[in-house]
Amino acid sequence: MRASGKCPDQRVFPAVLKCCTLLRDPKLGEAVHGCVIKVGVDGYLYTGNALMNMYAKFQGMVGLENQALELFDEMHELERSFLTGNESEPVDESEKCVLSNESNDGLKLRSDALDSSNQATVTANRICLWKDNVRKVFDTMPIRDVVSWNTVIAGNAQNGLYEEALMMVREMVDTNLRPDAFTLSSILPIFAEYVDVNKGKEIHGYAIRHRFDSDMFIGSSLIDMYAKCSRVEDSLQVFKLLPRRDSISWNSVIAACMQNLMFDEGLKYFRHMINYGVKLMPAAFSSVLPACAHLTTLHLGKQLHGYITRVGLDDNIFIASSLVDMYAKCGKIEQARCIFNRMERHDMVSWTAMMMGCALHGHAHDAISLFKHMEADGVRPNYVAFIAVLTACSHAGLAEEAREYFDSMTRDYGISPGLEHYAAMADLLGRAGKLQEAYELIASMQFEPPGGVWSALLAACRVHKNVELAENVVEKIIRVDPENIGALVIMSNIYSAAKRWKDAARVRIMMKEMGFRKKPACSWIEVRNKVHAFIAGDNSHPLYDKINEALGVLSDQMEREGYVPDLSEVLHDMGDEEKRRSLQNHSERLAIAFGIISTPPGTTIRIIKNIRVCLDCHVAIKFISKIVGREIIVRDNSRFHHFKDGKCSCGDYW
DNA sequence: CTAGGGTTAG
Repeated sequence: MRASGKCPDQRVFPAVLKCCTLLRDPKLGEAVHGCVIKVGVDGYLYTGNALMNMYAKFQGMVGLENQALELFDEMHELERSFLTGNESEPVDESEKCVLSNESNDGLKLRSDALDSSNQATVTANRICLWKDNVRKVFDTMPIRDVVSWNTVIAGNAQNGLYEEALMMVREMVDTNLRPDAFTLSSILPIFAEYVDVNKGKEIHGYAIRHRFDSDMFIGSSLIDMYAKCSRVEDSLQVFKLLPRRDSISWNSVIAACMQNLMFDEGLKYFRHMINYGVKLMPAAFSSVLPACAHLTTLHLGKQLHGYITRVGLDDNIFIASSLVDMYAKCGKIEQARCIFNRMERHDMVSWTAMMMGCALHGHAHDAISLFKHMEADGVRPNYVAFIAVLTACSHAGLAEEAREYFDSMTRDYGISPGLEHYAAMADLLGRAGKLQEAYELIASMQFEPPGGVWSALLAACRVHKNVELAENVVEKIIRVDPENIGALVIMSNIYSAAKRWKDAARVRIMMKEMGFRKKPACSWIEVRNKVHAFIAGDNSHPLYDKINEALGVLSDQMEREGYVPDLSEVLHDMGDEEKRRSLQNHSERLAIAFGIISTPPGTTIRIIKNIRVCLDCHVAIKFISKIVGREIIVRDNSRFHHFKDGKCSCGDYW
């Protein structure tokens, strides 16, 4: 059009600007903005709205800065003036003439104009925030309508400027414009983020009063908002009342369940969604796969993976990251690695998921190597990435490397360590026996250390049998977290192990007074696509008698091989025989015995336990793996232990 | 011309 000499009018630009937005091409977009100004149609409502939307969407796009600096000097004065906005360049008729000149050089002129404004533009991107661009457009608009306000409000909300967004809603009301469905669905995510269910409900009420509550967009936002405020019941209710549902409404309700650990419920909605014939969007899998990862239901994860491959969603970075995580959590680290290697692009989350996987399997050097590759790739590690690499170091006892990463986090990336980083460091130093150093690190924290950080050190005190430090640590834990009975359980174990019976008894009395109820630890094993769960002393399993018999036989053989049960930490006062029996009834042993009797010889046995495998069981499983000649893989909350031929992959360092 | 959901976390 430009080449033919036809001067575009205001009706052209909204569509063109939308194209630039959808193409995610800031250079082109700002070139068109230049054109808008030159042609003199920047005062039109729709054009201004489209421009603001474009700049809001371009926020966060980076990568052209260096090029921009190089080109800055070559920039034409004309473009510089209107893009930096210090003075408004009058658009005179001769300029318009040149730009719309009907000549053979038309195309060249056009591309020249684009090129020079590109250079200016990219630089402008660097020197002004998107906010300034939007603001400039917004402030100079002669007329603003609801769409103008909604655009700026959504732009602020999506770019994390929450207070700014909310302020603009109030300003909007002051100019006698009513917030509509667009406004509400833009600001609801803010209250989800703030976990402010009261404000969220206020919006819900407003939506009902104005008959917006059957709007699918508002519905999804409400479902999400309630879910993030731990009010799943309300999420389900909103979903139920929606007259129409699209794939996003379904995905929101599935995610709502998963975020609140209602995995079975979430899977139920997932199946319903498929039955209703809703088109499966990539996001659907991003909620369901993590559920498989949590439940470690490998068979379901594999089915989903097969489905994903068939519909060609393999290359979606969200899905691929979830698959990496799912396979790693289900014990298939090679498969996770394979998917990771096949991804054409890695972002910070996929690197982190892979590192966590390696950490989980004790492959610390792989995790560190991944971290280095990530940095070399120009991907900035964030808070979570550092948790991953520190956890990996902790599981392999790499104290020096961990210290280096811990320091690098603040020094090189300006991320201040949070409680997870301190917990990982405390765990690591503690396992390495550097209890004093761990204590000092925690004591040096910028904020009051929560109980969880001290607990890492307490576990180390137990392994290294340091009663005095443990007492000190428990005191700190109880001060910040008086309900933490777990700490008392460990303390009582530590006293028992040191044969300080009186102290052990004293702690147990305290526990009783606090209304101590032992939360049972649970172990799961998947046999022929069915998950079997065991808790300590539970005899409700149909094969309990056989399991018990098998354990008895194993026990004899183990003792012949030199296994001595470690009775020192058994909680209750009872005779040795009773103590033995109580150890034998630990959930992981029941699960392993069930695995042995219900799978063919030689099959690997995989167990998931919801808390740390106990000291005695760790030793016992080594014996069992040798006696039955099987590989036994036990995953506790934080890591995998591979037992084979009487040895464990993590040695005695666990 | 404007709006909603999703991946990693001891």
